[in-house]
Amino acid sequence: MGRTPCCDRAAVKRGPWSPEEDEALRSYVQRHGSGGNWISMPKKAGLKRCGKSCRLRWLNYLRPDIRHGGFTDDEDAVILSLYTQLGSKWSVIASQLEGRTDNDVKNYWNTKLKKRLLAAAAGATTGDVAVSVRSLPPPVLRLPAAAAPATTAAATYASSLFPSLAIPTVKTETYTIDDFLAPAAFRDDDNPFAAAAAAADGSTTSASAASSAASTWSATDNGAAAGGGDGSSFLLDFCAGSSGLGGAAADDHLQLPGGYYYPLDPSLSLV
DNA sequence: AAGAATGTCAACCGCGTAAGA
DNA sequence: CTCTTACGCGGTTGACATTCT
Repeated sequence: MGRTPCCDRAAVKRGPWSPEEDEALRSYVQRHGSGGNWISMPKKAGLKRCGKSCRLRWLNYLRPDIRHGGFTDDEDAVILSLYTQLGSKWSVIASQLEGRTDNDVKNYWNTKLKKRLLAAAAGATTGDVAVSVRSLPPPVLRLPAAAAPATTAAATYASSLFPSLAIPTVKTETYTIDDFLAPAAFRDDDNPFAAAAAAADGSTTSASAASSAASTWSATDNGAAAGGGDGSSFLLDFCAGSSGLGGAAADDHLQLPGGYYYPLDPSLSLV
């Protein structure tokens, strides 16, 4: 029992759009709008296309205010910042960038920005920290001015970073750069930071508090993924890294001017 | 020069959900 | 309230372009 198709696939054309089809769609939408019904629109416009296909073509390509390519540094910064906070909410991210579509932003992230981050991470984890700041994407995190999260203050510190710091929730295999940055743990029901902050009593680390308090963030998942095997190394690695403030780079982060840093955990397996 | 590998991006797929009957 | 329909979204695919060997 599959999902009912939105149109008769045998009767509609698929694949790349021809200039004639583009023109037909453009002129129809400019004259009449979509009519509030993309499903019936193709027929009215004389197109043998699925309504969804028409909608996509208009929104992602034919709209007059669309810009393609040539992402600026400012746009990079917005994308990274919002991705770090929201995850893959491409439509939301695109809405903050004039003339950009969710598809464009998504493609740009997957093909360019993510790779730049990986390259930066690889350079730092191999000790090659001579990577220029200009070549990096905008910083992911900004530390509090007086960050001093050793152990006792770790939980408070971790909660102060929330929601900027991204911690994977349930994982059994290797992490990707997406896991590294995407805030999968933002939902209250599986957010280890919220649990850590609540459980912190000054004698435990945020990681152990989080691990014990967040059922979906088990020691097994955490330890196995972090490679440390102690079940609490992941968050500790992040927190410990901040104690190296002032240095150009630590094992687990790359320090940048202005209090920014990239969290780089060499024990993570970036794939 | 040619084939392989990799990158890019337009388009498709199918799910979640809002709206209306 | 339930069901149907259409929209919007995120993930994925595949064709074409580019780079590498």
